[in-house]
Amino acid sequence: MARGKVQLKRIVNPVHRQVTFCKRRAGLLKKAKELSVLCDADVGVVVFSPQGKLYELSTKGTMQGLIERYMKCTSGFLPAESETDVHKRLLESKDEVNMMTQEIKLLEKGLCFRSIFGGAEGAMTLDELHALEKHLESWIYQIRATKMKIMSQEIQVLKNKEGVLRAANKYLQQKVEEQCGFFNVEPLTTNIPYALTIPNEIYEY
Amino acid sequence: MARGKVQLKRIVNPVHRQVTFCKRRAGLLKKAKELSVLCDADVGVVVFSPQGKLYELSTKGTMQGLIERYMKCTSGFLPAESETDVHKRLLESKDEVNMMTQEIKLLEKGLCFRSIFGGAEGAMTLDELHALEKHLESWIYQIRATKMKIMSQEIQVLKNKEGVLRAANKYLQQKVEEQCGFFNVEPLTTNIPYALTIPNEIYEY
DNA sequence: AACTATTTATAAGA
DNA sequence: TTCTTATAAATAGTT
Repeated sequence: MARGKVQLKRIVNPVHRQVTFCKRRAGLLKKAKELSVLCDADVGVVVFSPQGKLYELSTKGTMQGLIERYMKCTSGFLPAESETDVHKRLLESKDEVNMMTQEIKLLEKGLCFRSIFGGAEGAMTLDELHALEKHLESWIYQIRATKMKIMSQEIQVLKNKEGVLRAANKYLQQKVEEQCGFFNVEPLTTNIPYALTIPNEIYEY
Repeated sequence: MARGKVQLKRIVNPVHRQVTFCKRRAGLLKKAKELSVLCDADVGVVVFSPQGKLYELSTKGTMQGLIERYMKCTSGFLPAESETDVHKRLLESKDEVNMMTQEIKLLEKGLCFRSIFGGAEGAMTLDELHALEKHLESWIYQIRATKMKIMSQEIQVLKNKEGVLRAANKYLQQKVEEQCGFFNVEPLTTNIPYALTIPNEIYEY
């Protein structure tokens, strides 16, 4: 550049090198900014000094945004499990969670909408209606499960009562036969024509 | 620059702008390379043309590596977070996703489709799916109706048996009291603590 | 950090 | 695009 042509190799003198680093770094960032402004380009520059200090410039959005844009353009790499990838996957997971939360919120909202405002579901989109249908199905499913549980309990109670009554019956019959042998009592419970057991699978759903 | 001072604003003439973009882009990358060589710095440059085309330069390792190094330096967007923490949060996110997936799966429990008709519903037309849905709906309805009927019958049977046993019990107790008055028998059935009736609405669906 | 002699980059034209 | 060239800009070496 001036007062001497530059040799394209590492400047040996540390002081010279440091000075040149400052000057040229400033020049590089200036050029980058100019390119961006003049040509409407999106430019990002990162510079690490030999000591590891970072200097950066991103002309439009943030460097983060620029890096993401770069990622999208160069989706041809997927090395092992870099920290970048971990961060990316973390962000993706968060996105997923947010979307699912949205979906569930939507389902719940749609549900309230319908049950409260009755026929107003005409304003809902097809997707919303579909989501609502699914939600409603699970709701009905829960109600049926509860009903089944109650009925099963009722059946159990009745079976228990049957057992108690049978025992009482047997006991009384014994007493009658023992102490009043002349009085012949038919075992009344043998007349019941129904099957007493039902396969348990019926109560599953 | 030459033959005219440059205005630091977007070049309006598209041809001029494109030419300038080419020239200055080359210049910028050259400067970046020089800075890296002369001063032993690690430099990365990315340039997006207005049309979205990407031009890049990373003087030492790959751009990936440079980006990762940048990430480590600018941990400001994930303040003081160790890699372990990141992994932990990633796992937590995954757990959350899994739980939400479970919930949504439950919501979509109407999918007997899969188990019965294999995963092939993707190839089905809308009409076919609609027909299938109707068919399945009536099928489920029939199954539920049958189950409900069976359970109601079971309950009725048990109630009848209860009645019969109560009658037998009462009869036998009378006999015992009449003919063996000295023998005091407790009415065993009064100890049953359960409610004997359940509102019939439960059995509707 | 400022200066300045030169080199380098590049705008305009071809 | 590329080449040319006049000139602006950058900067190496000096102070």
